[in-house]
Amino acid sequence: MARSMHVRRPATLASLAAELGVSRTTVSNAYNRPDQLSPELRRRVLDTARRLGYPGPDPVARSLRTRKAGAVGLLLTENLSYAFRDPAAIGFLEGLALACEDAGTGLLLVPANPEREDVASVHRAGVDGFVVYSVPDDDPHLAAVLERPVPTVVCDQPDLGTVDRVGIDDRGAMYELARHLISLGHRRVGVVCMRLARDRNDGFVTPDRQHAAHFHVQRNRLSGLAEAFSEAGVDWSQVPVVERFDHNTASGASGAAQVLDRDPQITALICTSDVLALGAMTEAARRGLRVPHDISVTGFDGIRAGEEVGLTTVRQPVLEKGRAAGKLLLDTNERTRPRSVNLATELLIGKTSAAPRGGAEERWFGP
Amino acid sequence: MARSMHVRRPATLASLAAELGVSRTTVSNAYNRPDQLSPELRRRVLDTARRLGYPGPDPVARSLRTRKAGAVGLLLTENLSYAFRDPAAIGFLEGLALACEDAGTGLLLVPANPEREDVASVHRAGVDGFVVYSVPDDDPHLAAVLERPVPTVVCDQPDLGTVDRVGIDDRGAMYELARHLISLGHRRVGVVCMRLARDRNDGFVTPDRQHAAHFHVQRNRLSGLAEAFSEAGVDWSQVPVVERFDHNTASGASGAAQVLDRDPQITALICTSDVLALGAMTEAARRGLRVPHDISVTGFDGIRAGEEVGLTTVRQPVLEKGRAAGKLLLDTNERTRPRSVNLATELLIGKTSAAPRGGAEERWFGP
DNA sequence: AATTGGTTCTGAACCGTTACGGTCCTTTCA
DNA sequence: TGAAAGGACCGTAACGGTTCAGAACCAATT
Repeated sequence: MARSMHVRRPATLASLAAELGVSRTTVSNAYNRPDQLSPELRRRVLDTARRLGYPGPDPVARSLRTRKAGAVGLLLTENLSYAFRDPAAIGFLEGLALACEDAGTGLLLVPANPEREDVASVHRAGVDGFVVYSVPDDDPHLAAVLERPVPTVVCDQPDLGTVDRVGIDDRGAMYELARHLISLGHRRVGVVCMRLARDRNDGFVTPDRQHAAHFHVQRNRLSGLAEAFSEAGVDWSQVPVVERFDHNTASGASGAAQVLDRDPQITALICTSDVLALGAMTEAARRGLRVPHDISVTGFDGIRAGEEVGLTTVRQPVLEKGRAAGKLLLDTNERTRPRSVNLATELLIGKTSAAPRGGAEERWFGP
Repeated sequence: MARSMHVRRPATLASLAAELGVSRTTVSNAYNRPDQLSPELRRRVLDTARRLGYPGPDPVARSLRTRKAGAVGLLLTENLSYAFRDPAAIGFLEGLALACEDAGTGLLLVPANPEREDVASVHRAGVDGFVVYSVPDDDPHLAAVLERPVPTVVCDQPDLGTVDRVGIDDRGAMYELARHLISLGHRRVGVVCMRLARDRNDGFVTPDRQHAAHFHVQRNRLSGLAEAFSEAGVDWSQVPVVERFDHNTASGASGAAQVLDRDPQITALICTSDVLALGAMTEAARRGLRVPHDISVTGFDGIRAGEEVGLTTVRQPVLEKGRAAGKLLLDTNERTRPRSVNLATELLIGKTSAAPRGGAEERWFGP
């Protein structure tokens, strides 16, 4: 109130030091190393700071000098808001947030609009590292992240060999689920899966597209299915596989409808996520098909809503996955070569899978 | 490969400029203003950058110079991970993320451990503004945010007069809900509410504590109830109000149990959130009480799970709230005086509220 | 009296970039 | 042919801190 009638420019550490007649170092120490100056001086610094409206050291300037941003970036393939719609993504976020919290680090959600090729948001993100969660292999944002000179953990992605990775054995887990259905006697099945690439392709999927899928997770789940059923003598190229771009129950329902329209004889509907499976069950009910008496339905993820209806599925530890990703990233130990972590999954046999009507034996010889 | 055998220090814009024999400005322009230099030179700059492993301008240095962080900070009262458990919070996050996405801005989740008084995370956050979501009035993190010289929007908080605010009319909405119950004939009711302050107090709430509640939202909802029931001739100080620190269905159930143990005669159980209400319904069922025949149960928020069971509640536009907060913060117009936005709510009369057993008339004269 | 040790404070270098206000050279047009 | 316009590039000065090696001072020890 005394010195300057009008604060033309906001106070800085330097101006505060000048006002006090001490060095900038001392002011800095007042905030960061209280033991480096006398209590009286420190108090004087802080008092003057308050009087001048100095809000404390600027975070960005500090980050520049210390080379630490105090935050990790999260890159998602979807619109930022998608993450808050998908139960599995939410679980992942929660785990990651937990790890960040433990480390006192912020979590920066990087806007990565999949529509646009604009990767500026990745370049502008002031972070100490990145977590990349389930983006297509050819996503330009992923490429941009990999060019940044900060540690990175990819999640639900192929092992790049150059950065840490955490995920599950999608292929193995789905293989196991398929074995379960096969042992029940299912041979004529249909599949509803999530998007396989960046382009929208709501419809049947060719074997080519299955192999070339840009989403690691979906590619491997389909591959696990194909392997198991092929071994069981099923010609996988004849199995109806339907893809949906949007991931919600409505997609699950319409996908199931498309499969059932193509082949009403199928005895099991395999979905690559629980959300899709829940939609599929709605569609089955709409058609008067009883689950599992008339048709079996399976999912993947192990979300709460699925649990409540006794969905047969693969439970994956989504929260742990997020936490593991964060731990890996924030682990300050000397980085040797990139680590790769696979978390355990669990086959959950619920009330939505059973032997096909007519019994397993009856179908044992037919295709 | 030619010039330097070993890259001792990572390339910077300056070193790149030196290598090329051009000014730093030119290199900067190559990235930020392509029109400011010839295409050939720009290509040469970018090629050399690639060769030297220069990853492009450092985001933090850029932020320092431009005075823009490209991110907004979100402060939550709870552990970061809490936000991903509560449906209303998730909706808010989604809306906020949407607004950020539109603006191409990042969203930084600031770790604010409510246990510790450590506000360093607020000081360290490199952001262009803050959104504060439902923290107690006396939260030190909130105070720290308000000291930062950046625009701030508070949400579900009292109007501070100094910063923008968005919220709903909690008191009015709850008053209306109370009127609904009163008109049905309910006079003997119980309440289960969320935490009222930073300290854990799982149990009955004195009128004093109700008035002094540090959570604006809870304080106003209770106040709306008290007003309506007092007007209807009910002595509010005698109404059992139970508080729960944790916000989940288990709390709702145990809270309901505590209320019912105290007064088994109540005809309606009013919960200040849907999550609590769902728990309360579980507890009612456990006791063999049919809803709404034996007891009415109401919530607040309008979450999906409540909708599915036909919960009588107040629907509030959580997503819109988040979006509005983001819009307010990112609105670059000249800031005049702080704005205050109230979003509309809607009383949703579902299947969990009905006239008390014995009819309204019978009770019309008694307390 | 000289040395030692500890505390408190300082000076200067550095972090990597962009804003600002030029200069210089070439082209265009009356 | 000279003036004006425009394109391409540059130099300097911040941006707001942190860090580290000392300097200055004082008390205690040798």
